[in-house]
Amino acid sequence: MIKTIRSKSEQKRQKVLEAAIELFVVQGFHNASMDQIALRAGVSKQTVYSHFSSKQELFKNAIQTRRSDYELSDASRLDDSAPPRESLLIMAQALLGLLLSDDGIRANRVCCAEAESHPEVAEVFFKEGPEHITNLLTHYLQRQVDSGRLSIANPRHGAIQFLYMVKGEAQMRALLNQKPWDSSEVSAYLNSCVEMFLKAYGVVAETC
Amino acid sequence: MIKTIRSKSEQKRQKVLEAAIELFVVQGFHNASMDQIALRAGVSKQTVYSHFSSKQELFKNAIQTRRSDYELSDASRLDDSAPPRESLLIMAQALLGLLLSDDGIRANRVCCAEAESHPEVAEVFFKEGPEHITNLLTHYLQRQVDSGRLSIANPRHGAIQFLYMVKGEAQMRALLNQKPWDSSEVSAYLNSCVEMFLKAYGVVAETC
DNA sequence: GTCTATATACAGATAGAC
DNA sequence: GTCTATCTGTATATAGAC
Repeated sequence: MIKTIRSKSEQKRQKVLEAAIELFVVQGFHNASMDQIALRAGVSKQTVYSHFSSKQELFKNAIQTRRSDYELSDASRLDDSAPPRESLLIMAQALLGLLLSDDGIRANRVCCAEAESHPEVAEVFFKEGPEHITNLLTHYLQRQVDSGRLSIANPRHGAIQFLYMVKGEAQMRALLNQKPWDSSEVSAYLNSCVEMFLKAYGVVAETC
Repeated sequence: MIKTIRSKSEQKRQKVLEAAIELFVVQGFHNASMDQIALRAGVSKQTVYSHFSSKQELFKNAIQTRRSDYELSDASRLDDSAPPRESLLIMAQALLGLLLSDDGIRANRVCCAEAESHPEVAEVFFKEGPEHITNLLTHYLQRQVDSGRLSIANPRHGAIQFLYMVKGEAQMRALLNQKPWDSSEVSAYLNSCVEMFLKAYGVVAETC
């Protein structure tokens, strides 16, 4: 009995969170109103306030709930046994796909825009997003160095170089709403990044 | 006589623009109010509206007026005669300094945040900012290729790789209000970028 | 052209019935 | 807990005196 009541309330809380996520991510913090959120969630505004004490609190919870969406769907994409050329290209493509999705771009925008007024939100985004990916790639590169396939003095620097090179202009264009590259240009650029990375960090036997 | 009147009006217009720039850049579009802008400009709100028909119009004019601030102060930093190692490092340091300044970060945030509602603003930012720098570096790299100092199949790709590698994590941290690297780490990372770039694109005689 | 004062709208947040 | 109805502040934008 009590359980049913709690679960019904919990359902509404979830509805509110979902509505808040969509509206905050699409419209930003200031443009999304509590009225809209309540309307979309199918509850009254007071119900929203009974679950979240303020708009700030709701924003924090909503964005942080999204954290799992930032992760690459399959961490095992960085296959240790495949040639680095292959593993790196596959992860670059997956990463770019994630970053250029509508939700990815909008989440990035809103987290940057609110970084000063909501530092906790920006921190979660940074740690679960860029920093997490950097760690994955750093460890992968370290293993490749250990097994003699790559030669990198500072694998963390190498990982950062590769990741931001890959994001590069494509993400900047998307963030600024500019005409995107066509897919053939993206593909050529990504290949060029992998080749360049291996030329610099590959062991001689493999690259020359 | 008429000239005096016009110039006085023009002065106020300038005051309004300056106030708008500061407030929009620091607080974003929605948080900066027309009251604040009028107050800071030392004019009445109606005077603001007599010069700019709406808040949107004022925003557009204000941000676009800032365009000159995005440029590197001295385009000749890319010295053709110096060794690429040196020219590239100097430009990387200058670029990062510009991008990590408070105003640089805030302008970036607000232009991304408003990219959908104010596409003209985002376009100006993109063309005068990232695209302009990319062009400068592309032409520099092309000249170095022509003179046989570098070997790059696609200089534009090379320029993009270098620039976004350099911006990398430092800018992301700043945008998301995270703890910045200390200057020794920045310095080490930039050196690592230049070395890596030359390892991949330098002519053999210079790098091996 | 510039000011003071105001119209109008809508935001976040709350009160009180059920 | 949930709803309808409302309070209160503040935003953009305008009207009218000088």
